[in-house]
Amino acid sequence: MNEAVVLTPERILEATEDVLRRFGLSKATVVDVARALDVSHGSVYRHFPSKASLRDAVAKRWLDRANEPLCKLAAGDGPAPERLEKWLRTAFTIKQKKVCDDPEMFATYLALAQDAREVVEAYKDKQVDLIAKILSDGVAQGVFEVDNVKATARAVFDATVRYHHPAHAEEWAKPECPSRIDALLALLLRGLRVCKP
Amino acid sequence: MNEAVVLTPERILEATEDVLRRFGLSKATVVDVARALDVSHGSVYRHFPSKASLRDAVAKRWLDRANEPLCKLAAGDGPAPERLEKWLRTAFTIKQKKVCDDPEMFATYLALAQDAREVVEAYKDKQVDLIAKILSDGVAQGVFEVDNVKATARAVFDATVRYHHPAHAEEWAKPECPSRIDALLALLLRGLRVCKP
DNA sequence: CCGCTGACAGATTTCAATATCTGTCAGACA
DNA sequence: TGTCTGACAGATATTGAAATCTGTCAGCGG
Repeated sequence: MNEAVVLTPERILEATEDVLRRFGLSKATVVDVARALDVSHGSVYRHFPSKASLRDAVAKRWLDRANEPLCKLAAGDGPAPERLEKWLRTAFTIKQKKVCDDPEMFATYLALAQDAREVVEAYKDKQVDLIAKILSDGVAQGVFEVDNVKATARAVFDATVRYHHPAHAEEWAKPECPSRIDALLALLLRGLRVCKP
Repeated sequence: MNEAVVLTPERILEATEDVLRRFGLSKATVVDVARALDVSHGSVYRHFPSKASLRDAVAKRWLDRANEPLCKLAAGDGPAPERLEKWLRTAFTIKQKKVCDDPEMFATYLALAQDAREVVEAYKDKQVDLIAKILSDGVAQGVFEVDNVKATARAVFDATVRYHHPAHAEEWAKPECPSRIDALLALLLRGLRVCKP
């Protein structure tokens, strides 16, 4: 059948991601997306109510993909302290890799983050939930002592903004960065552990 | 004598701060500063080699003034944990107050921070030194257990970026902010304390 | 019918001409 | 002599007209 030529939201997202990657957020237009799909731009508006919603949908896909390894880690079952450290380091590494490999999409993400868009808020909340999962595992294992898991998970997230918020991305390449991350993680893990070693 | 009409660096800084406050960083020009002082702009260049250096000097003055209460706090001699908490809360409050009271100067500071200007780096280093002072007091008092004071001070600073880096200023007004600060500070202080209470 | 097109109004962006600014310096002035 | 001025060149910013874009919708074609 004509499956190949049906205009689906999925195909539009694919094309939009390409266009964003190629032209960057500031240059990409809905007309470009339509041209890439060889349809009129009116057709795109049949599937997405606005350019902003299209942009958000692409960002969501992108963020969900980036988040997958972190979900797996959080769902794991090793000792919580090691898992939390691994989780945070992985989060930092993913972000840093994105900055290098996919700068245009990262710039898009930065712009979204600065607009405090809903999609980014949802993503952050998801991250905090993953941290909370590991924390409560740690409490169950008797290695963490946390009175309010949700609030503490948020605190861990906040304490590490410097290494996952795109506004600080330029600093991630600095040579003193790794040892600063080490010190920060050590401090946080000490703050979580039960109090008689 | 003609003291009142002598063109000093101090008078230029004063005028520049006024101009920056009135027009904002993006609109303020050296010509404006000269006009405010009723001299030619060439005269300004006699005292400051470039517009950037003038801007930096104003920012330094501004930052130093803002920093003064924090220096006093760090130099105090109460129990370190309370003092550190107070210090951090004061740092947050000062920044927040500046955002409201002096938005144009704050925007200038934001621009400087994003350029990673030397003057801002120096200011941050000074802040870290103040934290380090309190930490080593805490170690001396037997209430903190810290193996590398300098690195840990940096970690405390990094962990609190969200509440002192101007890039996050829009979030400081949110209603959930105070409780998130509470959770963060509690976590950090737990991470510093000695381990058998 | 149903999905798509393409013309349209109003908003936004581009672009090039114009104006202003930065930083320098020879010379005025005291 | 030392400070300040004002004209200048090159860089940067502003402006407004023209081009493009966003979002809508009446109507075409399958």
